[in-house]
Amino acid sequence: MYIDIAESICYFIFMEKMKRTHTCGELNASFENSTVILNGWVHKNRNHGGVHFINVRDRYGITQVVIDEDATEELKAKAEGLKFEYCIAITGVVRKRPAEMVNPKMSTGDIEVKALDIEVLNTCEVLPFMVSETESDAKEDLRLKYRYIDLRSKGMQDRIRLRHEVAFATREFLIGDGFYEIETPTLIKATPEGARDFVVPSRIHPGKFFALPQSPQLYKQILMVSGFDKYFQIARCYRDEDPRGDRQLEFTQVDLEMSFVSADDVYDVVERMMKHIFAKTMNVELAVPFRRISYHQALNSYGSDKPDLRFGMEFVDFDAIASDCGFSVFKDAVANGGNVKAIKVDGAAESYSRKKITELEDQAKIYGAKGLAWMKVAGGKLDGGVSKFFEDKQEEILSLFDAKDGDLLLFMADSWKVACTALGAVRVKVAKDLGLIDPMRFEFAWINDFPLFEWNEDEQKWDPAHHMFSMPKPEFLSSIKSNPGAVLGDIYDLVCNGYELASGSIRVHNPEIQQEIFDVVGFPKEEAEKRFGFLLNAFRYGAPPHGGIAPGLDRLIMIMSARESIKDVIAFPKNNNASSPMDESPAEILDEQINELHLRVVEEDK
RNA sequence: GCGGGUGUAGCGAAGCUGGUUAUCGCACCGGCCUGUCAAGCCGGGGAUCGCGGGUUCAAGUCCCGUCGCUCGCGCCA
Repeated sequence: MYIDIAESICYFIFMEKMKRTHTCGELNASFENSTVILNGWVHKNRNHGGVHFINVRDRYGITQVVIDEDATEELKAKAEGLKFEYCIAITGVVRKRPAEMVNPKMSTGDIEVKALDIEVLNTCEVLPFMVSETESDAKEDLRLKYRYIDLRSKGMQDRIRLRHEVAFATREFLIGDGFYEIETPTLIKATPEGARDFVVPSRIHPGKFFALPQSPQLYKQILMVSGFDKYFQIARCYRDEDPRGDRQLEFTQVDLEMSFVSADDVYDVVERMMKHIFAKTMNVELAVPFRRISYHQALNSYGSDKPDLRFGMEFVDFDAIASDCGFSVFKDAVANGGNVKAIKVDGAAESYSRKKITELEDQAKIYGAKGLAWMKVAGGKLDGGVSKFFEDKQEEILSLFDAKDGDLLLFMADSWKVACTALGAVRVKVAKDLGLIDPMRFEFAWINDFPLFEWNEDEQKWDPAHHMFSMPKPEFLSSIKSNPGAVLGDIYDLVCNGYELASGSIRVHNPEIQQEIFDVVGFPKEEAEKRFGFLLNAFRYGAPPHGGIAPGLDRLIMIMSARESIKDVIAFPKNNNASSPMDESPAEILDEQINELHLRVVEEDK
């Protein structure tokens, strides 16, 4: 590249002259009469004719610069020429604002900088959207296309800073607790289970491919075999699945693994780590230990394996009354081995018209429910909806729910799982509708006792519910093959505010148990050897008992900053269509590259 | 793959049952203004109403198709 020497020298001299002495967030009355230089962006520009104000912004804050009436015409003209987001250097003198002009909303509101000189470091074209004081109101796709501008907004700056601080606090805690930070490869062997792999073709090995890791799972287990008994890594993971509000193609996990531990040891480390992170970065004191809820109980009481515990509305079991009632939908559900689950919504009878209840029903139907039954309580009696079927059971029902006038009762009858999950979705929608959720509360819980296997209806076989390397709980070791459906795994999730924040387990380190698990899910020995023989091999050389967990960093920051999209806490996320509007990836590659990688692109028929 | 929502100037929105020249705020351009901090005042430019068909005397508005985005379901061990 051609470099203009003279220009470089000029630039050097210039930067020496205009280099900032202070940031835009640090000046206050104690700097009175200091001559300072600020570097930053034109945030606001207000010309009152005689007097002219410029708000200069950098990542530390905003400082008001004043061009007084007595300024030179040249300086006034320079100020007049400034537009939004010009990058500028200001030389000036700090002065206290007159008492009535102090701005308490600004950290630098006690002072202003009287400009002596203004230098434009770079101009800025007309913006596609304004840099927001808080959060941009532009559509997300546009924000992603011009991410560099969006990232200037206060909200994004705050979250990126929080993310940095959380990552630092995480390292600080884990290293302090004796963990080693160890990197693992990102070009690895594809694994058959789980999510779809992102795949990388090999130039050197025609027809062969690397995969990007869905997580460092196998490598961290091998590190245990190597004796690094406390490992962690802030690891990028890749899964080629459709994105969601809380899911991206690439995401970051605080991956950790320990040897010679039980689940309780893992809980303890993670609880202390979360406590440290929240105290350090948000000044929030988390109550530990976190409560523990079994998978079955979570589903049975909240209709989710990641329940939002910031509000109540626990499910009420309605089977006893339903099994002997005149409402055939309820009666049949129980008779057919299903369940009737219900919730009471305090004082919500008014808020929920038939139309609003239909909205709840629609929500339930997304999760496979066939309908949603309801009753209201009025005048000490059941009213409306399906209440006519329960006239003879009024007292029983009112006392079961401890219901009072104005309460709304919602019922879901179906198979246990559908009744629970569908009513769980309704529970969350009701809480959102009624504003029962405090966004700045953090309700953590451990969900454990997950089943090790789940029955695959389509293929009529057992699938691993988590992954194939999770240990059964000790009491099920002898019945893995005889009664797979009943086996609970030593598997645990950390949930918070309705999100799965982390997932982990105690791992299988014993070849016989591993083989039994492979047998149950019908995974042939040869296939196992081929796919992760390296792990099974490693286990033959004195593998220690071990276990671990992997909190999702993106989701953690999302929860901490009370956002509902993971995109809001990632500097350069992909959009919902799994592409990046800013750099326009993914993109086609050159024919030379395709050839070199021994690939051929097949046009898909429409 | 499926469902909900949405698409109107650079940005955010309004536009009811079809009916003059498509409206408002911010931004942009010109002018005025001595204390603002969402500055204010006057004036101006800027829109093939996502795209393609159709119905109609007449379509931003109704119908069909299609595309983008977004939220969710499936999927994500």
